[in-house]
Amino acid sequence: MATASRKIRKAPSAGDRALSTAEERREELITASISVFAEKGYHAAPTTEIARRAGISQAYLFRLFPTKEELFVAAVDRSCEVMYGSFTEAANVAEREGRDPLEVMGDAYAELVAENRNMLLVQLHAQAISPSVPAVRDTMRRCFATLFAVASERSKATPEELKLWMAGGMLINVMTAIGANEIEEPWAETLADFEGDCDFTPPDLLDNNR
Amino acid sequence: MATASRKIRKAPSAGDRALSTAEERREELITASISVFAEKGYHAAPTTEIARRAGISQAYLFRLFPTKEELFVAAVDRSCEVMYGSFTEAANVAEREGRDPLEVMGDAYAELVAENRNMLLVQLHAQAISPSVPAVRDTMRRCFATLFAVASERSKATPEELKLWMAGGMLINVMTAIGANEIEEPWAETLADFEGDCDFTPPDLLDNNR
DNA sequence: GATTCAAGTGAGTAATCAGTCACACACAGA
DNA sequence: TCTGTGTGTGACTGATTACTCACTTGAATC
Repeated sequence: MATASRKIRKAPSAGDRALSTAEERREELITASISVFAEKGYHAAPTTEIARRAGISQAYLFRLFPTKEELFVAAVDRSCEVMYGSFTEAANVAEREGRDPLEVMGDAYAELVAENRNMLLVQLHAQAISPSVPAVRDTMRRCFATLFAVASERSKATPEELKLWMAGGMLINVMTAIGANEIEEPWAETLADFEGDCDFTPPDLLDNNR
Repeated sequence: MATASRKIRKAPSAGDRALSTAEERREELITASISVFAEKGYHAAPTTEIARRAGISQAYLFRLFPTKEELFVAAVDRSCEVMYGSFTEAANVAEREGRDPLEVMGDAYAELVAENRNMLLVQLHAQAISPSVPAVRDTMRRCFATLFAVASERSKATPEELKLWMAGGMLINVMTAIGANEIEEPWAETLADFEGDCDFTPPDLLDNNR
């Protein structure tokens, strides 16, 4: 059994190594946990399944992350980092091409959500349990602070515009969660239409106000 | 063993205690479940505690609601009805006083969330588990359809305005969940400021566009 | 080869959960 | 007073959970 699942992995940085480092395993665990947490939420996600998807034993999971809560916080942090990376990259593109940063960032977010729903779902679960799990709440606050900071600095938008932009992102989250894009009804088509002008700043407002 | 446990239950509280109807008990269960679901979320909310808060046994809970899922759906439905009631009342006020319906409805929502956080938290949990619990997802879709319909009919706003308005509501939800109003930082003060202009329609847009 | 330490696991455990079942009780109508 | 029906419960159960512990394996260093 042990021989069947033996993996020979080459670690490029630390030379040849049959065993992984604890840090590598932690990374794999975070990746695996994001998919399980996204699917089932915090409380319903079994640590056994997370360990199984990461290819390690449950016992070792608890050596790497002493509690399930710490693993969840790490997963939320990771999803935040992914968004942050997506935004900064979009801001770079906007700067290079002379486009509106907020609009490009909004497009990038819509794209991220569309092709990587797990990030969004982890965020949604984290929001929901924030009032009852202080560590998660604090992580979410840091996440919003960071995201707001990068959006603000790179776009030079007014607070009001940033607020509208952020609100649009929240709407994208919810509509994606309930699969509004699959529904052919006016309300769904209106609320789930975030292609193009998903920065939630109407063109006329942009023209008149800036 | 059953014979030995005969208990004489003689009107334990002040006044004669009559039996309730099943329908009354169901109402009490929904009310109790909303507080527990709001606090702990769907999966972490024990049916024993819901029954205890409703003042009945767990066994009877399962006679009234055959599964926990059905009870949760009923709770989500109830929270939707409360919002619906709040919106229609606000629309009546707006009509009577000649004010902008969307703005009054937005104020009503902010007020509802502030003084009854459980409704909001149930909605948040329902959103998060929507992808994995079809019955909840369908309920949420119906909820948004209903809310969108009343907002649309009573306000005569354009789809774009309705979308902005709804997005603002989603932002209120998230900021309330993470307690952004307790934070004295620019991002939190900007995003959690939903007093007054929480309809998310900037005045200049209103003047120019309608 | 011996030593050492990190990586890794099988086999638990105590607690908790949704759901069940046999049974008791209250009340209205005959 | 009896009886049928709906209200209500104590005492389970089988499954699942987060977390633990004694133990093994891999490989770098001397």
